[in-house]
Amino acid sequence: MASTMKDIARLTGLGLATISKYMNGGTVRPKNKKLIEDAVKELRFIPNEFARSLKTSLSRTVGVVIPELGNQFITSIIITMEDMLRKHDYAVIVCDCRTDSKRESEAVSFLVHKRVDGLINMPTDQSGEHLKPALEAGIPIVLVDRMLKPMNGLVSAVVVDNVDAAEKATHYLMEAGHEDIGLILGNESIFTSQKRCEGYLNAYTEFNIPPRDELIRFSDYTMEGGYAAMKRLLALPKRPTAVFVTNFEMTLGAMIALNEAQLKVPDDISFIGFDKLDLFGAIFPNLTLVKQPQYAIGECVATQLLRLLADPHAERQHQIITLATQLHVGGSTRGIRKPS
Amino acid sequence: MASTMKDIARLTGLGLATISKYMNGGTVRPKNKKLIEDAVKELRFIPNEFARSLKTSLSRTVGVVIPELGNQFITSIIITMEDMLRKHDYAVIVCDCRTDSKRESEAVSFLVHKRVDGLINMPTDQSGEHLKPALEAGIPIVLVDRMLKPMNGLVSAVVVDNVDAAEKATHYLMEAGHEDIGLILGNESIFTSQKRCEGYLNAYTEFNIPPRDELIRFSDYTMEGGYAAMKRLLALPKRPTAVFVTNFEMTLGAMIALNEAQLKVPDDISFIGFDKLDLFGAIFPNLTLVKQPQYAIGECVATQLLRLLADPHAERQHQIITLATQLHVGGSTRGIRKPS
DNA sequence: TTGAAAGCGCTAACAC
DNA sequence: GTGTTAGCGCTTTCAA
Repeated sequence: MASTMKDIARLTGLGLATISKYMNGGTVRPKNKKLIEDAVKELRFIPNEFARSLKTSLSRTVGVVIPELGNQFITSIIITMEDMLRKHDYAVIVCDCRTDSKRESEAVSFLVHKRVDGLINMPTDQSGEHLKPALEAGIPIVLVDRMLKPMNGLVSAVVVDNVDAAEKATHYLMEAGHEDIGLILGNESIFTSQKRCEGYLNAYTEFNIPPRDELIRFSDYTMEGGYAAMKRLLALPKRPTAVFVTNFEMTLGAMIALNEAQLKVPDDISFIGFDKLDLFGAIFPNLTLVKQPQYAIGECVATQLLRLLADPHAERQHQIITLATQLHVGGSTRGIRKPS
Repeated sequence: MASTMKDIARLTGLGLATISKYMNGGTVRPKNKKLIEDAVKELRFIPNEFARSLKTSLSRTVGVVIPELGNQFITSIIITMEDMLRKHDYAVIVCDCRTDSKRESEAVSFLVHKRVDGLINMPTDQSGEHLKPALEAGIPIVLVDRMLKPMNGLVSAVVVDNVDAAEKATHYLMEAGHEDIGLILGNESIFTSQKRCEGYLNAYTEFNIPPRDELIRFSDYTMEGGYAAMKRLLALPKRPTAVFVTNFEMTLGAMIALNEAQLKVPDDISFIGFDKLDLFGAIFPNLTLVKQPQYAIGECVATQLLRLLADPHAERQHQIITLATQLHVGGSTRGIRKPS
């Protein structure tokens, strides 16, 4: 049977309050401190979190609901977040909802029942309906990577400036003379796909060039998807002279398709990829990439949640934080002569 | 303020015990059942898990400690496990220890303090020392993918028959006449690398051919690692006629290296990869692969833990379960004429 | 089947 | 700084 604070009290002759205070970092006479520490060791005392939680109504646990675990952008964020939160003694319960709204709702409910102190969500559902139980329970929420309009003011969010990211990349290619730029996006219903598409179109508007619909391929943020989309682009009668791919997995798939087609980058086709500079550095060195600040995102999400957790419920200040991306210029694009 | 069972008692005029019984699936007079259900809805009652846990000493939470989250084999197992465990109302706390023994120890401690009911671990530390706190606390443990000899009898484990997997693949190549088979492994200190190396060498022994040391490349189970290892193999004065790569990420990296070197599979070189048949099916169709039963592993781990959780502490029956792999024969290998 | 009551192990208000 | 004490909201005897 595990020992309790009562046992420590008995062994040290001290009162429960003193021990509790010590356990929670309060000031205790040095003599007693030593006494308690010895007793803790002897009895192998581990504070009972259940009792503590019952008393404080705090689980020191946060829930994370994501669409897919097998995606490098998502896992990189989770790793950073988990690290930071654990340092603050929060456990992280991860729920993968497989990009399924129903599962997502269930996951949120589940976490509310588990009485998590906070919730982090990269939403699948567009309406935000799934978050209602958490909202009602007064659980602070931080959205990651995707904003939910109906939730404005009710939750915090950490997103990336996707419009700008895509605009910069497209702009860069257009300045080099490209007019037929293939764009490979995620699913059409996803926030980031829409924003990246918007940025791409902005650049076309800016250059006063009409975009070609068939160059815009909605895919699914997987390697297979990127591979297939690139093949389609290459099969076009009027093939693009440059391609911009908008996540890590699809970039990989697209590069493989290019490799297979024996097209040389940048001689045969210009290419801008996405994310994970270090990996591409090793395998496809010199790739021009849009780099999302993955580490900063995870850190920012954790910081935001920690802040909300520290605030009393009534005065929570929700914020939307937009992080900038960076266009890492490598050598995978080159200028083309404009048709004269 | 959240409502409690007391509120329900007041509203329905019933006793606490009746309500508790209903909540735990006991039999209650239909009239009262309706009464309670209505009250639950009206008060938006959510049982307080803290109080329940305090009373039962059960958290309905399991901890998972893994070396890296960004690895498809690991995430695929986690996804399956999490799914099954959540169906049984267990929350899953995932701790990534970045293949670092110290972090791994800390993670186990952390989870013990959080009073998880069970622990799942893909171990980084070879000694099993890190599991001691869990063992002492009487928390059942299931090891995944890697056995720890010193833990024999104290924990359950679900592993794959790695020796057989590697032997089968190597054997298959040798039967086709290959004698110079490149082998790309994970880190030398890792259980699975050792076993797969053993299987490879077994095949050489069987065919009575002396293995060439320089064909065996210990790497790190990453894409970059597979890519680099393959490049090294290709740079050898006497290049292998076939290559066997022993995880998903390295297979991907190795295939890219092959693509880049413009070597055609299987005409220029025979190739056997690892895992994730569906992905390779889409991008590198027809690849011959060793397929681990990823889904079955996750399922088996969850089942084992659930079984241990159901047993009273004293009578826990630990088992080591070894799952078979499958050699999926595609068209990425071909026979070679033996030098006559 | 139902109700009354004890108590899980901790925290925090209060008195000293 | 320390001790006493009253719960937090459940589950679970036990008696009815």
